[in-house]
Amino acid sequence: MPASHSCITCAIRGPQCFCTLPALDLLDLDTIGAPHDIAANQTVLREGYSADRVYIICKGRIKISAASEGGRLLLVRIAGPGDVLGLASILRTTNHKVTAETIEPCQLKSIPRAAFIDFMRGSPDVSQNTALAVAREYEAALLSARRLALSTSAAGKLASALLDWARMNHIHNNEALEFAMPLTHEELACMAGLSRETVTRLLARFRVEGLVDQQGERMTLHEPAKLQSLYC
Amino acid sequence: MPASHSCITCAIRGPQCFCTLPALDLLDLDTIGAPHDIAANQTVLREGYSADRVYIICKGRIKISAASEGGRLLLVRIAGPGDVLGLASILRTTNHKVTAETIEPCQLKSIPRAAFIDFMRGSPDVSQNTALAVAREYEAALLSARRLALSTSAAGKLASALLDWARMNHIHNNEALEFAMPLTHEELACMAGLSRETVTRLLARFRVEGLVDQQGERMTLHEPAKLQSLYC
DNA sequence: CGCTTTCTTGAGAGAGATCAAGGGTAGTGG
DNA sequence: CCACTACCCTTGATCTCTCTCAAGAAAGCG
Repeated sequence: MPASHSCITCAIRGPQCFCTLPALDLLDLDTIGAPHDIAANQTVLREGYSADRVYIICKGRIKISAASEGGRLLLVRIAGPGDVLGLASILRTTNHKVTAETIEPCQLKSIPRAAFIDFMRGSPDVSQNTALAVAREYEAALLSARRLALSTSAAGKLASALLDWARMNHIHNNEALEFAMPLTHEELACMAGLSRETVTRLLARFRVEGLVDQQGERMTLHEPAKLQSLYC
Repeated sequence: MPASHSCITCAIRGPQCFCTLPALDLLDLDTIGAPHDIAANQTVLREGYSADRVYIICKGRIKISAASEGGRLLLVRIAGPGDVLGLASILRTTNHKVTAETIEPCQLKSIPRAAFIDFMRGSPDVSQNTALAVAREYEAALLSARRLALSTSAAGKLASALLDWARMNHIHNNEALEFAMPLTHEELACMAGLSRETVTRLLARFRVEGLVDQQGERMTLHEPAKLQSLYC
């Protein structure tokens, strides 16, 4: 059981990480959370279900999506270490508005609602990080909405999805953007509100036009500006 | 100058209101904010500009939107008394991601970033309300994204826009939903990601089918369930 | 080396955008 | 009181883009 993760010795801190906190708060965090190891392709939160706890992601990536009854899917974002799942629902005491599924083996820390609220109210830093974490979720949702509403063409939507992904995961930024693209065409389609086939066709077109290059999981956007301009 | 609004005597408190706070916090709030009266059709925040203050809405409604270079528009929500503008941007220290325009004469209270952060960190209740306010923004953005991505048909998108609006502004709920609909077809189109003409045509169709009834600004949805089912 | 998952490419149809022209209503000012 | 303007709504015709259906290729995995 490697689930004995300690928040105090944890290495994954960063400006985008909820658990970047003063030592005192980390001690508290360590006591109130229950660690979990979860396999890939498991559902952590299910849309529509009541929210009684939050999950802090310690390791692994988790797909955040919303679905319609008709089976249509919207991929909102991929959450990673330092993100908190279920925050907005806990705060508002509503049902979950999204579904969260692990896409690889993950290490989470679950905290019951009441304990989390106490934890938050007990420290200004925790409060601020909580608000920040929700603000990040907000921005991801807004990006999705923008993409879907403001692009007139399918090309624009896909370009926007790729650029947004690049901004969050870029490795090099020497004019061209290079990054890991683990998403399938199906998943990109769900991000951009397109059909799988259209994504395939557009990526082929982008490749021919020299805008995009893909070797395995490594994707390069050679002319971000040109892609941007498709956004219209 | 009726801009001498006091937070302590202010009547518009509610569960959805940022300024529903203990008396002590209200005293603080009263000292740090500068009241403003603003005419209709004025821009309060402009997308892309840097965020140096938040605005609490005391009176009036404000349109929150995002635009593309091509002039295309997405209407995210209509904010009202008790909402806070620019919160997410202040917290993340990014540029504004949305534009806010008054749609009627408004009374606002502006608070510089530093003062607001101090205010927030100084009280658990303010912190919690801040997080809550951002969570509400998140939910609105998510609703927009859902609507745009998950509805296959234009009818579904419009139905979803109407239902979401109804949920936020309903008056009666005796099977049928009745509410004020001050939005023009153009604005509804921006909410649903459709063209103005399509909105006109669909509303006409809904009227013929007995789903929707409109008398001036008063709109009634007679069969919410049927509208819902269009969502697919 | 079969099996599943993912990608590729083609052909056809339909929904909605766009363009266009006209009508209704409210506000303004002579 | 009436012209005039501005804004919004309505309806029609056309055309294009993307979805859908279909059939197969490629690639990863036990």
